[in-house]
Amino acid sequence: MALGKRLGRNPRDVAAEILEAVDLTGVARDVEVAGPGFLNVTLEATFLADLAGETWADERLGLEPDAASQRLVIDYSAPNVAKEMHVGHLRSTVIGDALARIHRRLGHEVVPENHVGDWGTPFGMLIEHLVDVGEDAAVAELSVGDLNRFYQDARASFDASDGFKERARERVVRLQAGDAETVRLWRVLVDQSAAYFQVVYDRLGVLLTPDDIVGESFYNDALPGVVDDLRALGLLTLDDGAECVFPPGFTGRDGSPQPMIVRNRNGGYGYAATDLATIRHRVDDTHADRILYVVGAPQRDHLAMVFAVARLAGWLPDGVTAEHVQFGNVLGADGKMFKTRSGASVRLVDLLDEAVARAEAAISERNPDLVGDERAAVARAVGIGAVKYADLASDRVKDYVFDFDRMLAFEGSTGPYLQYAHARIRSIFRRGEVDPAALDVGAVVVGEPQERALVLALLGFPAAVRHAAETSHPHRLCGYLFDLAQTFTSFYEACPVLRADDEATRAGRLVLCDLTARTLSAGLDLLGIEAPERM
RNA sequence: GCCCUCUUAGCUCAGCGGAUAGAGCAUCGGCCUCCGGAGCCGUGUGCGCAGGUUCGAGUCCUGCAGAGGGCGCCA
Repeated sequence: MALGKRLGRNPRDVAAEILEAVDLTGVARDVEVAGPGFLNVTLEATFLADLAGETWADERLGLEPDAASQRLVIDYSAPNVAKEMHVGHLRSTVIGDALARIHRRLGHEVVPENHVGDWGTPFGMLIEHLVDVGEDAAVAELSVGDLNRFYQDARASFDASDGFKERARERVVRLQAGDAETVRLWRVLVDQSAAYFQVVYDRLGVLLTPDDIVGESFYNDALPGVVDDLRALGLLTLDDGAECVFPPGFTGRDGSPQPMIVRNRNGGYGYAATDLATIRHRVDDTHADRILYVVGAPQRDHLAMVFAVARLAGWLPDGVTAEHVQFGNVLGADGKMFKTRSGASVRLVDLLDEAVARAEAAISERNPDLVGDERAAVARAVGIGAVKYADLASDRVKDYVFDFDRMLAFEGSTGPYLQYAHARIRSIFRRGEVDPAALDVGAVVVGEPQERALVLALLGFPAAVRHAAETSHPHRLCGYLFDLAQTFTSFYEACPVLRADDEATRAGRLVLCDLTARTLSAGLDLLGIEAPERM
């Protein structure tokens, strides 16, 4: 029909001509023109069976790397030094991790960058607080992850004492001047925080490592150059004492041009300057072909302006794309921003602990045979998987409601449902004492409608992954996996496997079972979710 | 005031310009001595409102309403 439009002809006539011209012997049993110009193709059972066999024999499950390998910088997670990781960091971390895995799988070189907040005026206050409580005590506090308390105590001192306030101000100046002792103390905060972040990342099962941290401070030395070069390009305007760029097309209050302040009237550099320096670094030094910013929706205007200015300045050439992979808020049951009852932000580790505890309770009840370390490991996989899947499964642009009961349900589009579907298939092989490796490529037979439906679903894996990658929408992959699991369940209901009527049928169905399990496992892995063998 | 995002079934959500808009949960009704019932099959209800573009609009455009967010020296 798209072709008909391009040719300016009746879609049905075009379809009929195509039907005449193609020879689908061995591929399709039947092709017919339908509706406004669809071609309904009924594939030959043997053709489908062969494809299923080939896919089963393929390590990559039919998913070929993209023709042209790109270098992608993915900017995600970005917690703040000496501040607790909370639900606000969940989405960026989980979505960024999934995108990193997906693009790697497609053969691209992924450079994860964790743009942690390790610079700015709060560090005067934080360092003075560090001095007050003593280095050892501070390290002890930070290393156990009590970042909230550290930050809040510092804040309290700052608010309560003018003397402290003054010390904090002076400390910022010394930090910016590169005073050795101050920088050393700052480094203590950064290192302790990084160690804590890693504990959270490991628990969450994301691939980020300390090596991926490229904090704001990394760009300090590049900031004067950003301003100088903008000035040399004639893009800089002095406005009310601040050095600004006014990119065309951006308006603020009252429809007046919207400034992007790169340097404030006190000579300090804003985060816009840092973001521009970051782009230059990613293009000039990292040689990125594509840059993804996995950052919340509120930053939309800011990032659009940064990209626009970077284009104006020529720092973001035509061949390089910068995309804002925006996402909505995590909401509580009341439909408002997810907070604790007292109104504080929820610590990410607390959230994960509760998910794992709930998962363990559910597993203990349902499968009492699972005990000890294995039960703990499965509970971790299920609890964390539930949280991650819930975050990835709906369109990231929208807000979603955080609900333990729903995300940990074994019914519906949830992590546990998919993990269970996988474990259940694996159990077929244990029960039947069948080694999947010993199966035969040519065994698949497509007879029953449920077998046909399952094979068609299995063959859709590569397209689902590609689609998720192209649009930076992991929820497309979630939807695919859920559909696959449901299709499998219908198949399994209608088609006996271990008790199949004859050996040939049994062998063919076992191949489909194994292929399904591997596809589910691979798909979950691309989402950063484990697929336990039993649960 | 300007700008952005969102609004699909009772609830939570899919839906990529194409056919009669789909899932899950909940409801109701069936099935199966079932290889893990955490199942299968069926059942009813819906695109916020009004225009426009198109052979064709939940999808694109405009306006309106509601919700959330952003808009000069924090990041």
